[in-house]
This record gives sequence, C-alpha cells and structure tokens, in this order.
Amino acid sequence: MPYLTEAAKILATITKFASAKIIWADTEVAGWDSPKPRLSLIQILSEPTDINGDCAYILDVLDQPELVTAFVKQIMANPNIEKVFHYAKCDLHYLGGKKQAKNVTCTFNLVKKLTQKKRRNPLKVSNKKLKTLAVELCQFSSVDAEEQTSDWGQRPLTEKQLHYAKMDTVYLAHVHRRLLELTALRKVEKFQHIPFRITHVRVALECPRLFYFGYRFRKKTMFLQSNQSADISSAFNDLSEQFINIAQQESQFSTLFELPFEQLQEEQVTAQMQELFYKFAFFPYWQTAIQTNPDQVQELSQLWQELTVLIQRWTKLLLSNRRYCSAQEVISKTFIVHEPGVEYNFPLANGKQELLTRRWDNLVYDFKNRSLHVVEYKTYELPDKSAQLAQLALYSYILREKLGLAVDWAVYTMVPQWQELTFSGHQLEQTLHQLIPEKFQQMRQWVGWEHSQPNPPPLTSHTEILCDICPQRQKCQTFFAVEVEKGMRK
DNA sequence: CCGTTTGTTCTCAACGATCC
DNA sequence: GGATCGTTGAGAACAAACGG
Repeated sequence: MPYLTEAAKILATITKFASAKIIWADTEVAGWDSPKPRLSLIQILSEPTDINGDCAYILDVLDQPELVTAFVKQIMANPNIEKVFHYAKCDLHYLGGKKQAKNVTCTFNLVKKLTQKKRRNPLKVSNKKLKTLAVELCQFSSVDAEEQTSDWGQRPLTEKQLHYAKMDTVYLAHVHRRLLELTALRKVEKFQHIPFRITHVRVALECPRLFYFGYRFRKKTMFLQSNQSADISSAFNDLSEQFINIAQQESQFSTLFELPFEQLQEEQVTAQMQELFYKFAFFPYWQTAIQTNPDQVQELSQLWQELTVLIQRWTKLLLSNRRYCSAQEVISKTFIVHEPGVEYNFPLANGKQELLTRRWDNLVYDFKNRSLHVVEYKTYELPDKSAQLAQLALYSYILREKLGLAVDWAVYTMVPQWQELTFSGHQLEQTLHQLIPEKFQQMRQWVGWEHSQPNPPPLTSHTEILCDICPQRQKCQTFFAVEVEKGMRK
C-alpha cells in the first residue's frame, strides 16, 4: 500500500491512473465540523480483486491544492474513467464539483435504488453506510468505522488511520461489484410476473427483438404485409369468427344440410352458405366500411374473396362430417365452442412454472379423420415453421390439459394464399418437450436485457423477410442504434 | 451538524391496447 | 365503438440519509 506524501510522486501516480478505465476512490477531510474543512487524503484503487488494500494508493494532499487540481483535471474531468464513490456528492464537493466531474458512479444511489420500498423484492440492509454494506453484502468482518471521525488534519497519521483509509476503497470496490450483480438480477426479475402469451413464444422464435419490444413495451407485434392494411386483417378475423357464430345461431344454415347425405352437392351448398353469410354479415359490414372510407372497395372485394375460400373449406368439412351426424348437430359438432380465454401454468424442468394466457381461436372437429383441428389465421408468409409449431404445440397442450381434448394434429391456414401447414401430434409433442422449455429460459433472459448491456435480443435469421413487414421496424432500428450506443459509451 | 441530492407520493393528463 | 386497464410524463411538495 503506497502512502505518498511527495508532490512529484503523487503527480506521477495521478498520471498513472489517468489511463485506467475504472477506479474506486474515497476522500478524507480534516475539520469537517469547522468553517473551513481541508481535503486531507485521496485514496484510489484500480484493482477490484484486492481484499487487503495492498493495491490502494493513498495520496496525501493536505494543504496542497495544486495536487487536487491536477487530480480533478486528469481524473475527475476525464469521461473515459469511471469513478466510483460512496456518497459521491460529498467527495465531489472537494473534487471539482459536479460540473467538472464526469462519469461518476455513486454506490449510495445504487443501493438506494435497490432498497426502494415499492419495489417487488427490496434489498434489505440495516442501513446504507459503506461499512454496513461491506459486512452485510460482501461478508467482510472486522470492519472498523472508528477512525472515520478522527482528526485527519494531524501529521503523522496513525497506522490505524492509514489502514482505515486504504480499506475504504477495498470495501467500495467489493460493494460496488455486488450491487451491480444485484441490479442485474433485479432487472431480470422486474418483468418476471407478467405472464407470457402463446403468441409471445411464436414471436420470440420469429424475431427475439420484436418479442422484446412487444413484451417490455406492450407494443403490437403482429407482422403486416406491406400491401394490406391492419384493418383488413383484423376484419378478416372478426368476420370469420362471425361466420361461425352466425352459422351456429341461424337455423337457415343447418337447413342447408337437411337433404340425405348422398344428395348434398358441394358446390351448391357452398354457394348457399356464401350467400347466407353475405346477407347476414358481410353486406352490413361492407356498407359501414364503405361509408367510413370509400377508398376501400378493392380491399373489401379481396377480403370477400378470401372469405369465400374460407367458407368453401368449412362447407367441405361440414359435408364430410354430415355423414356422421344429423343436420341439426353438424354445425355445433364441427365448430367447437369453448370458453374465450384460458390461463395455464406450464411446468418447467427446474420446478418453476410459466404462466401462459391465450384467447382461443377456432377449433374444428373432423369426424372422418377423428381429429381436432386448431385453426389459426395468419396474414404473412411463414419464414419459420418451427415458430408456428411451437405456438400450436402449446395451444394443443393447454387444450389437452385444461379441457381434456386431445389434439391429434392441427391445421394452420394462411391468408391470402391459403397454403396449409399441418403438424402431427408427434411433432407437437417433440416441440413441447425439446424446444419450448429452452425457449422460455431464453425469453426470460431477453426480457431482462438492459440497454447498457451488450448482446441485445438477436435479430431473426429471417430478418430480410420479417423486417419488411414488421410494424416496429423503424422504431426497432432507431431504438437499438441509439440505446446500444449509449450502452457502449458507458 | 448540515448541505444537498434523490426518491416518494400525489396529481392530472394523455395514450394505446385490449376487452366486451 | 366505448369502457377499462396499465403505462408514461411532468410538476410539486415533502422526506430521508450520507459523508467527515
């Protein structure tokens, strides 16, 4: 532990520390209760692993203001050196003030943040003094605070005083390190209580960064194709839901199936279904939509086009099912009605569980293949099938566990091309056990990412495709450019 | 002892997303 | 489409706690 009293050596030491990236520092002041207190010592440590103060430098600057000025100029004002103090404002008072000092960290403020009462899990310490923190957070023993209020103006200083002075920086470095660990931990916990939705899992697979956005800032995460508006895709979802509701309620739909099975003609029934749906739902929708925005004609006809294809599909299924049940029953047995929202605790390997929420989409039953289909409408091309697989695996799992319905496989239909994807129960099962628990872990890590840290949630490997239709694209790019740069500078 | 920053608490307002 | 929820920001007044 070098204790320096000669001006030349002190200046050399200051220059030496001027190239450090981070230092832990403290000051001792003589006559703090007198009208004109004098700065007595500056202690510096740049070796955070030191536990007995051997690497600490003690600069004796009593009544040598030019040394203090040199220190302020070379160290305090240098933004490239992070200066860590406990209760920095007191030290800064003697070291050039707040205006000159750049890049100062105050451990007292850090600990204050961690102990805030309204936080979820506040850190408990008996008080926030550096010595207390050293004992309670870093398991230091034999911490002596006796010398703090001793006479720092006397020369020579006692051995005890010098020991106290050097240990201050050691405690500081260790407390600081521990506090950083705790804040990092806290940030991960901060959002822990907000449940994931099933869509979150899919988005996390498609684009982790968009997932981060959507989850942390509650932003929209639905991808939109550039040539279609959000109104149209949500209208499609609404109308397809309406179709099923109306088909259940209006007896005119079930009468279409009253003929004996052999006499039912697919084209004919399809046309009648479409006509009925047009009358009951689409025409009223068309009228109000055209009134609010007359420019939508083309989009609306495209929407109707897509709906007719959907109705065609449903008719085909209903006709196939008609073989197995009566005309009255066929609709209610094909389109399965269920409670609208469900929560489920998904058990994880580590014994914890992840709460999942989900609003149901359509469930249809296929009698011929004896399988329950989960229907999901998507408005963009699938760059990553495993994302859909994960979504449907979770969905199917909850159905099975919560409602007692076994999903053998699921159909995934897509607007507007109507390509279909089907996944077998086996595929779903495998995804459930291999991909998803790991993904949950990753997702929690991504959620805890802070802008000052390296490694933000990554962009997807399908960036070229997804970024083009990502609603958050601009924000995402500027946000990350700005925030990551901020983090780098820190 | 004391200077001073930081957080706390409260309000008002606005906003967006989601739900029904 | 309207109600509700949670989030965000600003402004203000007030309380707490540290160093030596």
